[in-house]
Amino acid sequence: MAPLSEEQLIQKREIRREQIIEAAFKVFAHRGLNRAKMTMIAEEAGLSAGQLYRFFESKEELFSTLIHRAMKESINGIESIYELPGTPYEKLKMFTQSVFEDESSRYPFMLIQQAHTADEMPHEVKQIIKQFSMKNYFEILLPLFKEGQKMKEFVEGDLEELISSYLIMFSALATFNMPVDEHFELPKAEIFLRVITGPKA
Amino acid sequence: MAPLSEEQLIQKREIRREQIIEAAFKVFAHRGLNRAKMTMIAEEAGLSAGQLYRFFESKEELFSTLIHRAMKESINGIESIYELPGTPYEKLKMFTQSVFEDESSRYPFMLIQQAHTADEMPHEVKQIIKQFSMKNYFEILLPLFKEGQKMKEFVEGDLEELISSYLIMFSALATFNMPVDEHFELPKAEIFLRVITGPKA
Amino acid sequence: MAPLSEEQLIQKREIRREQIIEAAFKVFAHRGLNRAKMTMIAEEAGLSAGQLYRFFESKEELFSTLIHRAMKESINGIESIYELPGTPYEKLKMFTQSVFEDESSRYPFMLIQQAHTADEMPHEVKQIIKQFSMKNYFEILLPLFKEGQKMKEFVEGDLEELISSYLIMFSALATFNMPVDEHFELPKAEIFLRVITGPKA
Amino acid sequence: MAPLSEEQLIQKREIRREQIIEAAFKVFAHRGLNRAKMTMIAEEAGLSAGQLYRFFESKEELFSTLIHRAMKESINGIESIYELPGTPYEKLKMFTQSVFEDESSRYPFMLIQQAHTADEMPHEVKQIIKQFSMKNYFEILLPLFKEGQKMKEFVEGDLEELISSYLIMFSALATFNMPVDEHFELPKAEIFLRVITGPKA
DNA sequence: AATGAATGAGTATTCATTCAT
DNA sequence: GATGAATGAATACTCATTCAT
Repeated sequence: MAPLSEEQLIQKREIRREQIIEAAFKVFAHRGLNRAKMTMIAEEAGLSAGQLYRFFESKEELFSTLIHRAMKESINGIESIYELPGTPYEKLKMFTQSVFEDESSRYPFMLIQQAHTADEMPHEVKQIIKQFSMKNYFEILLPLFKEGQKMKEFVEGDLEELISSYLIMFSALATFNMPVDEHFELPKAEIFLRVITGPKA
Repeated sequence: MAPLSEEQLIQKREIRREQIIEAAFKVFAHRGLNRAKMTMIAEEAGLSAGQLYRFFESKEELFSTLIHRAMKESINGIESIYELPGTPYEKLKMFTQSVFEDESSRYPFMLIQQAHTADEMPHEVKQIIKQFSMKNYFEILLPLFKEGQKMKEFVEGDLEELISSYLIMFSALATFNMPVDEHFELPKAEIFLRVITGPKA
Repeated sequence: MAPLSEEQLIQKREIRREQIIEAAFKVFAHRGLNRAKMTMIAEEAGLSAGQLYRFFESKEELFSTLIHRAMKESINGIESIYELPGTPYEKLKMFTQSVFEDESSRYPFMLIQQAHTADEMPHEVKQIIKQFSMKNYFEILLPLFKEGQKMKEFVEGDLEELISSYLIMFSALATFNMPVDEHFELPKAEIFLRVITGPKA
Repeated sequence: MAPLSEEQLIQKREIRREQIIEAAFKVFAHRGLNRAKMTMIAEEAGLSAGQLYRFFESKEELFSTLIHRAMKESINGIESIYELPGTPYEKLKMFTQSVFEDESSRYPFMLIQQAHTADEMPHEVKQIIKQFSMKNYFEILLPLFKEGQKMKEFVEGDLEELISSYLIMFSALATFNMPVDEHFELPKAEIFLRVITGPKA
């Protein structure tokens, strides 16, 4: 008989799987589908490459799984902005700051960016990515920005353009693959958000 | 064939070389060292892959050459800001705008960014890249930003942080590998520059 | 300029391709999709494994191509029976004999058999094979066997069963992967064909 | 647990071993040494792959064991023909028929056939297989066929050739790995045996 | 000079086998 | 004794690079 109960085994396996996903997130986020090697992911997860295949059928399936998760997480992350306390500006600042300060919270955005850029994507991923796009984020932020404008916290003017600008800049910064260099640090959220608050902030 | 003078031959060769460099710039900028294939560069330059080796010893040497050039060009590009007419803000805006609007002017920045993340870089390149970093840009922009602050065009406060913030955000945007999507467009320079002009602009 | 005219190149390439196909036919026929190694095929064709990929996208595509060809050739081979001289029995004997005597003429049948047996077939091959089956051969031989019975050359009785029996036995023998052993030789066609001619032959 | 006597333990182990052999017989017969996976055999036998190694040192040893057994069984099977009732023809028919009708009785022949074509066979097995060949069957059948000819049940002529033809055709049919297709069925023994009975049957 | 052909080193993947639990 | 986990060797495939023509 197996020394561990079935439940224990399943749980252990689930933990393993999560370790792999986390490791893969990091490696894929930084290197993309191509330059990420299965051995790198395995090493990062603390096991051998062969083991990865007990959890995922292929590198592509692993990547695909991560993309799905990245989309969910990025959406959830942005949606969670409404649960933060304070005014729209305070919410946006806190959200932005938290992403800028914690690399792992940027992985989902980095991964999606990698998927957009690469050409040799699994067909499935191509499909998902296509439908996805930045529109989703846009919709989510719309109410927040409206409120922000109404409260005069945000600069007046074309609302769509404002959100788009924020999103592009946020994306560019969140996915910026910085060299490990003391001089490279994401800007403070307050500074970045002048884009939104404009002359009044 | 009509015999060409030696000079003509050299010139012809030089033109060829430039074609290759231009093609390689584009391909490397978009795909990075790894994902760029020699055949892609050759095709873009309108010749066979074998020919590339008459001009460059290896893919790495080619990349290396481009990096050197990219550094020069990016420096020159930023330095040229002082030749632009108008106030510091107007200069900065014009410069920023021109880069945001013309993809090929972003290649040098993209390439340097690619070099940061690539792995099997010739040791030499690694060194250069390391020393280079963003500091150079910083030095160049220092006088402009000082003047901008003095004239109250730029926001007050920590000058270093301001320049760094501008540079990071500029870099992130200039090297952002955008999906071909109607909703993805770099922001207008005016909007982006609110970061610099702050509450007063 | 290339030293060979384009036409010459194309022709040369075509010859190469045929060499590969021939080599692959042999190796796949004997070993099946799995046990056939690309290096074996390459060696048999007199080139390196890498070269195979300039002609075929993958092992599977190569196999697929061969299956298509095998089906055509096996059909054509059987249809050609009507062009042989003599009575139905003489035709059938000559055909059977020629297949039994020349290994390479059995490759198409062996290949199709391999495709039937294997499980890990490219999806496309599965489809083709499914529709194919032995029915095709059956239809082709029907007139010959009818005539053979009418002429009293062939044994009387259930015509369908007679053809099926011939086909199964023919297939089994044609695809029999014999050890290289002096004692293993396909039977003489006359002997085998007693199945068809029965008590009267 | 109730303590089992040593004898009981040995017996239990023996049963296990037989289960494995039976399972391996089936899997190897259909898929051959290479395409048969240890996990498949384990699953068919209802245990884990690791367990197989408590009974057999390696896949090759397992295969080797089966080959030995297959040889014995095939010999025994053919020898048993003399215990069947009736004339030589009746004996041969009954034997042939029983093999054609019961797949598992064909496993030994299939396995030997697989061994012929497999490559990385333990050297030992290669030797055995080589010496074995079809000659053994030949010797066994010799008296039967002699008697058959004497009784005019079998066709006249070269006795060796007649036996060889029977054996090759029998082997080819017995080892024919048929697709699961309604149109594929081994022929009736009577039809097949016309090869032996010839014009007189 | 210029091209297509050829090679070999590197990576994804599978699976027999070993081993910790 | 028995299982799931772990490893490493083998093989398909890609692509920088070299070279014959």
